Amino acid sequence: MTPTQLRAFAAIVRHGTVKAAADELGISAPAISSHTAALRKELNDPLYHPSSAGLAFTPGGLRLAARAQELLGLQEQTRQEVLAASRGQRVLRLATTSLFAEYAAAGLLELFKKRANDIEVEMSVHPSHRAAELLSSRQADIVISPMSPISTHSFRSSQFLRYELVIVASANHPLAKSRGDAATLRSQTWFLGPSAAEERGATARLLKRFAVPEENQRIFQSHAAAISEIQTNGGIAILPDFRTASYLANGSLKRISARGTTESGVWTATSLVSSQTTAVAAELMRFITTPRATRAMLSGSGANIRHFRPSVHVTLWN
Amino acid sequence: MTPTQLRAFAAIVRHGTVKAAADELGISAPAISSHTAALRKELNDPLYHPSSAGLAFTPGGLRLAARAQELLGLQEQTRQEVLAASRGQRVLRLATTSLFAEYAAAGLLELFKKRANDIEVEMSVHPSHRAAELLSSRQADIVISPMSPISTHSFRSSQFLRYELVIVASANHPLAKSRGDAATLRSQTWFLGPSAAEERGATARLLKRFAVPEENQRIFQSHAAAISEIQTNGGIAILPDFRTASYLANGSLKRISARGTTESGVWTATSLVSSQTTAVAAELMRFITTPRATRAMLSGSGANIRHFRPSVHVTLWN
DNA sequence: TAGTGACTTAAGGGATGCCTTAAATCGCTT
DNA sequence: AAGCGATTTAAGGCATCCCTTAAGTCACTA
Repeated sequence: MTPTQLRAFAAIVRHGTVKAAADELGISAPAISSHTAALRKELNDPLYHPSSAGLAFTPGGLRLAARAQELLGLQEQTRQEVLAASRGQRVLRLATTSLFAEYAAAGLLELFKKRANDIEVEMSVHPSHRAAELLSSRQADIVISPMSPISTHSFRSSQFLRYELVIVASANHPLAKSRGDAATLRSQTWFLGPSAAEERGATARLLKRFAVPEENQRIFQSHAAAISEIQTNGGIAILPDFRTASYLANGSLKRISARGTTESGVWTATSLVSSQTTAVAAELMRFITTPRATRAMLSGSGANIRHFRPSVHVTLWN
Repeated sequence: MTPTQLRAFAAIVRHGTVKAAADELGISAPAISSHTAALRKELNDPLYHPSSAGLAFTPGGLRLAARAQELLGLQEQTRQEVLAASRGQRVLRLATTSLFAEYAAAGLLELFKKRANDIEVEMSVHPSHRAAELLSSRQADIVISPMSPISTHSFRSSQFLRYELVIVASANHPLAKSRGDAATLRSQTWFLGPSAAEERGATARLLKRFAVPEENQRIFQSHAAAISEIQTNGGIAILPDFRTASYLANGSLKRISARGTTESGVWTATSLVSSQTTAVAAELMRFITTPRATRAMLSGSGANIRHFRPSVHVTLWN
């Protein structure tokens, strides 16, 4: 599966005929065909075959079509990024869990960018158990996750924000008035954000503690969407405490505070030791513990529209 | 930039020394080094150099480190997907705009999956101007976007849901009582979702109509997050009309209905003509216009937790 | 039934890739 | 200043890649 082979196959997909693909790439049709032959052999799939209405792709061929484009695009992007880097473009690659990404990242990064305006920040969301792997394979410069600091000589951690997950319901929810017991909570519909999909996170611990059956768990693309649903559809949701103040103040949500309804965590930033990491990453590691940074994270003011770039977002149902 | 070269470089990154990388791959150190030399030449960047504390990577080398892993991972994933496809795993690759993805996709896909439980759905979010390209390069089986149906003999479109974007404010917002004029609206802080980042979308048209200055636009990771902010921080937001009912009913939001405060659109599903597309895609094209599907999209009930897989999410600030 | 167009296979030559061993370079230590 | 460890360069052999032309296969058509 070399770039040359993928380019040939992608050209076939684009044009629908082998000959047109050969013309585009400036080589002969048999050359194209031999590339596909190599792919067919490696992947053990015929990929496509001639039919009366042009080429008919197999399911495997269609999968490869999509990924081939993606692989080639990623390769080209890599080329440009390396070029930009050698011209002095500084980049910070931040990996976080979904809860931090949604509630705290924007404020932090907006402020951080003001200190050095040429920095480009790339944030990606991952389950927290990948933290060590992401750092040591250099896929991220900094990982922010709610885990205890990794104790190795190759990593450096600092805890910077303690938070609690609390359970909330809309103001007119029956549970908002009576203190709910475990059985009642279990029978509620829980409206959850992406963090619930992480098996070992704080959200999962809460769900497990109350033994909430799966059919009572509804998951949404964002935590905000889940909160929005309970205000109209009933049910309960999970929210970090520092985000509850305004809801409680204007009376749109009530906190449910039965036994065991909170779960606390500490967001921790981890990077490689300073000799192995970038200057920008070291700077964020210092900055993240300052009071200004804490305020920015808690305020959650969104991002300037010029700074925000559309995100790639893939969701699988299966 | 062949897979072999990337594997060699990735191994160097993982282990921190050339020798260890050579051992892992079972080849000699000079072999590793020659792969690096090829990458250095192609990318015109030294990538790394020896230093007292192990290898020191250049900025370009660090970029390549991340992408090399990603490229190899994507390649491996491709292999497995093609294998799964040839074993009969059916896949639907759906590309949508961010607004549809957030508000309507989950309901639609949950229902669709019930009809054929083995289908795997992969949804990705893209700007709507990429629709034609995504389809003809086979990166998506179906594109859902608010555009007029593409009139070509190679595509097939069907409009299935008309919606209006309306402007809302929290119930205690001053504008909720008086009818706002354009100047007042312009001076508000607008809390926006990812759809605002798309230059030619309905949201952008609204913003342009009122000539909202950029410093008054705050963008959030999700539309729900933006709505949640106006309920506590003031300001105004944009919401599709079919999502307003419950907010208006419980009094948490008010609609602002001055001149020009709505913008309508029609969500349209487009696929290749039926001879060129997959059976699953053709099935969704039929299904999406049914009343049941419409109800499912409008209800927005979230997804079953077993069906939801964590999403890859990359956001750039620059 | 022969012809046509399109894809694939076959055969061959030139280039490149990949790995090995041996030698050279470089930085650090003693 | 010599020694040492690690990386890189050099040289060479073998395999593979990549492209070409020519021939083969297959479906459709006149």
